[in-house]
Amino acid sequence: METLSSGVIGVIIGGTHPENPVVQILSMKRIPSGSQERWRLLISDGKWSSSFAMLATQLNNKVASGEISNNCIISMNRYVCNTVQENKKVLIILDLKVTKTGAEVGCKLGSPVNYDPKKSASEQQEQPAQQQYKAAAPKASPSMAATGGNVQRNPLGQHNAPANGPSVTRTPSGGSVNPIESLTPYQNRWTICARVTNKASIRTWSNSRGEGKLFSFELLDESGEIRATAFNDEVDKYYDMIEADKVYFITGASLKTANKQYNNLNNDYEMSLNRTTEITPCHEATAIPTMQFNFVSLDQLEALPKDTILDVIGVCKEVFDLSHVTMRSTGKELTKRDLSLVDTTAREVRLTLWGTQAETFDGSQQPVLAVKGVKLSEFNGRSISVLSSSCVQINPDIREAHMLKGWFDNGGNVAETINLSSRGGSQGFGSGIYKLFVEAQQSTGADKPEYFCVNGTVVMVRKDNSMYTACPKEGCNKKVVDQSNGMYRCEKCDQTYDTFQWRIMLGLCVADISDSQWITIFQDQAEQLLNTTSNELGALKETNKEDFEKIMDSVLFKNYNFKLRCKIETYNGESRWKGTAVNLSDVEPKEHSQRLITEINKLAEEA
DNA sequence: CCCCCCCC
Repeated sequence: METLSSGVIGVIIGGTHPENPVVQILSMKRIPSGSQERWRLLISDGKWSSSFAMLATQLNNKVASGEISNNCIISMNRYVCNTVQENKKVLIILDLKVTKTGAEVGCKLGSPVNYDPKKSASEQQEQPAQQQYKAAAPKASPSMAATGGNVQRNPLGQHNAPANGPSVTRTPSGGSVNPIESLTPYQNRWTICARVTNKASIRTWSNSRGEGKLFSFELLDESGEIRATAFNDEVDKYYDMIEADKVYFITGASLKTANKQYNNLNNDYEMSLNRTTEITPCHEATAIPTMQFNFVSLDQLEALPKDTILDVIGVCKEVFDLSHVTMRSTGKELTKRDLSLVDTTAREVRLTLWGTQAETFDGSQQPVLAVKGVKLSEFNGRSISVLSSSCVQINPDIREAHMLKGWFDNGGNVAETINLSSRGGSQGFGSGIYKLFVEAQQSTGADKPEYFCVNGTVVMVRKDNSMYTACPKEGCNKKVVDQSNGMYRCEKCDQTYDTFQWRIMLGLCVADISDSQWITIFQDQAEQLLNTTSNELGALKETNKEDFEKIMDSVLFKNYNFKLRCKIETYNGESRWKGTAVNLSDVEPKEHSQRLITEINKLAEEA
């Protein structure tokens, strides 16, 4: 009992900041906080108890490992007590030492009474016990409390050296530094001291609401992380000043709710710089870490929704060659490189790097890659793609990386893995998620095309207008205008040719067990389907209508695997589902049955 | 106030 700092909870709530107070954790509760795990603790000092304590997320692993458990006794080596709305206090434990494990203690010590901050100190202390800590410090002044201002942590001016080395607790003007974790939109006076962990380049936008430029960066301190964005004037003012890895004092920015769709940082809020923002470099030595990852193990990827932004770590088991792709929307050429990542969950996933990062990547030594902020895609099951806002670290000097490398070098490299990026088992075609049309109709989004496979039967062929005369220039494919003089004009090339080439654009009505759907099939895939060339088919169309139709009808009531690119398109207010076959194959009965069996087993498991 | 991030 005497091991606990009796009465210290009241002292802390009263505004004092005693060093290394010792308390008992009575219980822990995981609270909903975005996607991030966050723990609220019921702590006791033997005299009082309170559930105002939260564990800084970088200590979550101590819960997972069982180091922190009910009844354990901890020394709070670093902590902050902040006032949130309505004078409510929140204690965030930044660093702690377990002095006795829960098992060693085994029970609640003493008979602590819940500390009620609404009652005065004297009301709570019917029988003032021998206090190790006197609640002598003045409370926060009413004006500070009204603005959600922070309690002076050190009224006697005795700096509490944190256990982990130096940490900045004073702003240049002598005020107190607030932890990022404590920032909320309800609070307008704060200063943080944080390291820039990721700085994006300047980007411009133009939409119906206007246009402008922006850049964003990420900030980290010992309590947490937050994203910050500068717009327009603030871009000019701060872009050159803000440097990655440097530490700054920041005050006077506005806070708003983070959109989790685009922000995977461990914070429910993000900040925008504004006219009142002040940023000053911090040159003091600090214990602020350089990067905070919230790793998702690879075996969790299948359960997460598409487009989730997340952090992963894995060993680069295999590297593929550079390749070039053309952007659908702009026709821009892109360089990419795929590689496979593995981790101890015996999963393998494909990661795509882009541009310079793809070109300069060297995977020959099978490095560990820690990637912050990658996008999960559904392609071929699951794969992940690096974004411009992502941060890729190769062989980072962090515990997880050393652990993974150790695992990999001691058998992990030859361990059997489940490849998340080759659904269906085979490489090339056949891999990819199979869906029914009804499922596809539900999952297809308006803006982004989606890829999946269907197994379906051709039930109708649209023979009319299935062929057109196209520009003979390689890669143009634009329809030409017949000049009726043996010449053909391409508007796109602004040229007139004495020849053209036939191209196929065929509408097929495909039915599966759930629905039927008209899809479009172009040139290469159509030639494959019809087992002919477009020029032969075009000639036939002109000379022998009967044979032409025979070829078209030859695919009727045949079963194929189609890989489709689909999206919802809107024409003057009316939306329609649109699918294009980007690939097709005959149905291999064995493979098809195997897939059905797998699906049946899965259904049986769920039932 | 952005929120694009590509390709199979």
